Amino acid sequence: MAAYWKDDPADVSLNAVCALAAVSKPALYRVFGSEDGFVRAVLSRYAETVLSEIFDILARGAPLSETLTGLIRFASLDAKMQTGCVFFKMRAGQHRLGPQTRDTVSTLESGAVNALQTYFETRQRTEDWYSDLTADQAARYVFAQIGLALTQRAAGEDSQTVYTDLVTALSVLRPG
Amino acid sequence: MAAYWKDDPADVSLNAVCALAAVSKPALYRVFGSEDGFVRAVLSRYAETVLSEIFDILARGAPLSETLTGLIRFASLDAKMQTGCVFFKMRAGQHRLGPQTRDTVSTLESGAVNALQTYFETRQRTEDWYSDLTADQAARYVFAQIGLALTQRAAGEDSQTVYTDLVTALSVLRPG
DNA sequence: ATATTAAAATACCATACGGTACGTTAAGTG
DNA sequence: CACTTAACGTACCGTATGGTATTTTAATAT
Repeated sequence: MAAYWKDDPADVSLNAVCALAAVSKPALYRVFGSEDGFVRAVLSRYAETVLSEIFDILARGAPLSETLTGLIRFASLDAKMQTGCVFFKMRAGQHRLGPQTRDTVSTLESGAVNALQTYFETRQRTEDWYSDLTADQAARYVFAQIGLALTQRAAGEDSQTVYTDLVTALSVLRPG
Repeated sequence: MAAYWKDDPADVSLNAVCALAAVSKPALYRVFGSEDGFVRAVLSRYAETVLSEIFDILARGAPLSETLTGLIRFASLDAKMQTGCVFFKMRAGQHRLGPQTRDTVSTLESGAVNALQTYFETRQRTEDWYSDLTADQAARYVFAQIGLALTQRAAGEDSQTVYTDLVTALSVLRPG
């Protein structure tokens, strides 16, 4: 997971993984069956460990502005996201993934977008809503912008630049 | 260029290129010297052919709103950008490129951002400016959003969805 | 202590890549 | 027509990948 997180997953070979983990290749195959199975397992673990933080932020049910700030800080400022996000890295190179991993990517994506949409629908009901976007549109938009921010960080862009960009992009959802 | 445009450049081998072009591999090496030289040549030609359109739109010196609409339509609706953009595809996988190509990518990027910045500075002087972003910030922001749109199209996302996303993102630069 | 079985790593396979040595064809020259 | 020279493509090289057959190690049972 560390290797996939730091570098592009497409550039991390199983040989390198085995060397890093001090594990023989047949051992890895005994446990995970194939590269696809292994990558899927890495992504699942990453989702539980890291991506869950996004769901946590949404589940708090805080006001819109506060929640947006939380998401912005997570994607652009959080030190652990300095080298980007395994999920978005894999999503960006989906065609290179095996079917199991692609499936997991797609499930995680729906999950995230749905969580955003549900949160925004609640905000609309509470009249804590300031744009004329639908909850569905806003969810996809925020998802894309978070992905962009994390991709920029993976590319080594300055954290503050990514922050101001993301603040700008999500300001369309804010009052006034 | 067609192959790099349709697929991810990293997934197009020189063997495939030679087969497609009905050219022997030594012939390609006699002309371009290395894969890096070849990819750089492809990118240069692409920039002249396609990316020049962005510079054209800016060079017209049209009002801000009209220019933004032009950029949005180009990135999200133009049929020839249906499979994304060679430049942004290569930029996304910079670490896989040779030094010559990386250099060209970086030059093209500065060129595009500078063109945007210069255009925005002119708009500010004409008092055709409605956000509190600096011309520099706006240039980098618009560049990133166009890149996002073209990446989304390359990933097969629906043209209309990309369009509304980009309209939303660039609405921060518009009046009202 | 020895025979049997289960587990784990070494050493290997086929494939595809970027890149090139070398034999072959074709063009120019007397 | 013969001879030289330049271009060109076949066939190959070294390397790295995902994946496995085979051998070696370790543990268990007699």
